[in-house]
Amino acid sequence: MQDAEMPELPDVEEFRRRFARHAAGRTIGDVVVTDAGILRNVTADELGDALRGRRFDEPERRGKWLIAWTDGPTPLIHFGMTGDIEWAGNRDGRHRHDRVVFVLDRGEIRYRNMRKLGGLWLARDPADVETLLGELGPDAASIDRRGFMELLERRRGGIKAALMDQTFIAGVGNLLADEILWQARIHPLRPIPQLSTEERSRLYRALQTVIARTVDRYPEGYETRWTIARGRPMARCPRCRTELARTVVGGRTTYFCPTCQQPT
DNA sequence: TCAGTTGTTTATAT
DNA sequence: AATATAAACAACTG
Repeated sequence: MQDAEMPELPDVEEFRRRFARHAAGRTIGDVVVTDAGILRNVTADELGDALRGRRFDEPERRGKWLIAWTDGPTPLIHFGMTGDIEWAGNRDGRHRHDRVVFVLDRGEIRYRNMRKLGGLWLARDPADVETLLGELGPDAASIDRRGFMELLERRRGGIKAALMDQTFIAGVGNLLADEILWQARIHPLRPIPQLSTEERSRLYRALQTVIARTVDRYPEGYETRWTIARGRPMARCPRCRTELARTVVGGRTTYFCPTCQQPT
């Protein structure tokens, strides 16, 4: 599992940029569905009929969702744990996990997804977009300090579970959450009500800097985006050299430094 | 061979 | 009502 994408906010933001660069303003000539199992609320025929001849607009990202606006119906794409957006100038080199290909008047956009978690939905109109996306918290990349503090005020449970809850704040997944909490030196199981003003402040700062850094450094590859190593035996905290601890929070493998991130 | 992995949904429990 | 937990989902790796 060394090279796999694990799409969180920074990944989806990169997909959005790719989509914007190559698809915005382009006309959809055809929609090739090689695996209809990735389509969630639409058939391959309906998708093609709805989009052929339409033009892609500027795409939008909300949390881990990509909204591929067009001048007609709108594809909503979720990447699950292995999704990706690729562009190619022609039809050469398609990958066997390219489940949906949008053939444009110049090049083609490929929605790749090895495991088929996530998927593609088709929203018939803007109101349908809202319905399908459901309840999403404010986007983690653009929430301001005040908004974040207000969120914390009205949440009780553990901090990591909250950060990963997309209805609380949208865009943060397991890896980002671990990195943010390590930066902020806060234990993943700390109940939010007992976080001090100082800790809340560190948390907001870590959220901002980690997201900014992982988005900016996207092309450098997966490993370099994180300060703390995952899955390596005997991995140590870069700050204090303590061996990282591993546990499970919200069903997800969680790494933290038992020295820097104290449970109380 | 099979446990482990990722994000989300759904069901169930507290 | 809100939060927590676990299983299910798909496909692949080690």
